[in-house]
This record gives sequence, structure tokens and C-alpha cells, in this order.
Amino acid sequence: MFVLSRVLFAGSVMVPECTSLTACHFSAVHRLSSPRRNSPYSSVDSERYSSLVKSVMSSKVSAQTPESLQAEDDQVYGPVVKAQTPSRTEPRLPKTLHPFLNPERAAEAEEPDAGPPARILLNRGRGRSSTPSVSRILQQTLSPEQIFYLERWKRRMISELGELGFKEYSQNIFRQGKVFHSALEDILTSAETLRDRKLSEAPECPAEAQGYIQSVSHILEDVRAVRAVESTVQHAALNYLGIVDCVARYRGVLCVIDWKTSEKPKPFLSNTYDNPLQVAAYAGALNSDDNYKYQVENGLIVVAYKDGSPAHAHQINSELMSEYWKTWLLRLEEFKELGSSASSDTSPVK
DNA sequence: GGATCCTTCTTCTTCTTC
Repeated sequence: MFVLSRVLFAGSVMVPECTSLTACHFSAVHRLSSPRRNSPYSSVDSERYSSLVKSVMSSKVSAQTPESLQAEDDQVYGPVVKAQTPSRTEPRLPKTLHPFLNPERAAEAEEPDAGPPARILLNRGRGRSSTPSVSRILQQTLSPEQIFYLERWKRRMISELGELGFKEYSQNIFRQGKVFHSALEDILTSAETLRDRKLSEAPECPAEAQGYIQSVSHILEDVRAVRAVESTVQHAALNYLGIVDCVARYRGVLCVIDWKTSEKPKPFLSNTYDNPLQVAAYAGALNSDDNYKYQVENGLIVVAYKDGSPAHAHQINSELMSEYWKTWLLRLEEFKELGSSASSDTSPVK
């Protein structure tokens, strides 16, 4: 295992150092300090295993030495393959540094904030489009490190829940995410509800989404001038597309907003893995898409919790956004090198 | 009508001691 991880981790892509403003640290502390679940060992018959425990505890000197462990590693995994050490001082740059912003658009174009938000539906046409999506590109260019941890997590979950239980669990978290997004979409497109500001009491909110909506209610109070909801964006030159959750002003700043649900607290931007790349990809596409006449320089990732505790909001300013844009371009280049024709589904969770 | 697509999520060392 040691050998395996050493090789896998050396190939991972560096992501810019994350800095973020968190809307609330309390909930994370609260969650982390909650009582642990019962230990799986609490049901073990300690009397029955007492001799085994004694024999393990009385062995003061391990029969294993670093040399014997190395020999064992060599036997099991083969010789160590030393991966190239990535240069830390010079992060990789995309071959073509395509601009994130659109020079033909002013930073704050004269776009009226009033009126219903745009909602451009995805129209793939009759034949299968060759335009890949943001999700597909990110999924197929995961680092070996990410694949390793995701696979490990999946194995552990299956050993705990069984194949069927894991399938149900996955479907359940997907469904919750969909219900939450759908409820938010209704709220954000409803001018009346926005004016009332009693979002968690909205009658059309399904019971399954109420905790999440309550979780983001303090964020929604700072969201104004919704310009797009669940709207398709396509990059004019780089040939990729996606569906942006929301474009609106958050505390006065125009942002691409990505809503997420999570079972675990995510108090830092670094806890959101590739989500900032997704946001940068959407913003860059929107900036070049003729269906939109303005451009967006900032991002916001909002992580909502089912129990209603305050969501974490991670702002991505324009400087950070341009860093994520570069990393996104690298992933895009990597995807194109892979060849979209060999696009078998490598999703680690099915 | 059926098939397909875009999303929806999931990861970060691991153990002991106080």
C-alpha cells in the first residue's frame, strides 16, 4: 500500500492554495464535536478474545523490520517505480492560455437587473453532440490520487452497506441534491418569494428540501438580481458546455453560484475538491457565450446541510478565479489528449 | 417512444492517549 500510494500521489495536479470566507464556522465545530457513533468493537465479546489480545499486547518487539517490510513490499507490489517529482516552484501551465474574460464586454455591462432570469435549456439536437460537458471532462481527468481515495471510499461503503445498500445510498444523496436544486430554482425565479424573504416557509418547498433551504436562508438574504438559473453555457472557442446553477449578485458582486449539498461539513474551499474548477469553467464559458451579454469574474460555492445548520459560502474572487481557470484549461487539454472517442464511463460511483 | 445528455454526490494518513 505504501508503495502504491507513493506512486499514485506523485502524479497529482496542483490546485491553487485555497483561501475562503466562511459564512459560519460554528456549524462545523458543532458537527465535529458531536458524539461519535457506537464503536464497532463495542459488541465484540472481549472475554472470548482475551488470549488473542494478551498475545498481541505481550509482543514488545515486532518481528518486522524496515528491511523485512521492504522485502515484503517488493514481493507483493514489485520494485518501487519512482515517479517524477512535480516542480513545486513552477506550477504547470496550459499550452494555450485562453483568456478567461471577454475583452469585448465591459466588466459591468449595462444589463438591466430587473426581469426574469435567463434559463437556456440544453438542446443537444438529434444526433449525439461532440461537445463534452464540464462534468464529463472533470470526471475523466481525475488525478490518480482522487481516483485512489474515491475507490477506497466506495470499497469501504460497500463493505459496510452491501452492494444494494450502497446503490440505495448513492441514489438517495443524488435525489436530495436534485430536490434541493429544484426547490432553489423555484425560489430564485419567484420574485414574490424573494420579496417576502421567508424562504424556508415557502409552501411549495418539498419536505425533503426544507432543511437545506433553511441552511441557505442566510445566504439567500444576500442574493439579489438573479440573472440566470439552471441555464446552459457553451464556450464559443474551447468547445465545451455545461449548465450553470445560478448567476446573481451576492453582496453586490456578480457571481456564478454553485449550490451543493453535503453530509460532511465543508468549512473551507479546499474541502470542495474540483468544485472551484467547475465554477471557473462555467464562468469562462458564459463570458464567451453570445447568449449572454455581460461577463462574470467571481464565483460562489454554497454548501448546504440537511439538518438546517448554516451553509458554508466560499467566495472565489477574480484573482483566484483566474488561477482556477488555468487549472481548468489544463484539465481540458488533458481531456482532449485522451481523445473523446474513447469516452467510456470511468465514474467511480455507480 | 426510446435513448442519451447534464446534473445530482462521493475523496484528503492513521493510530494512541488524555
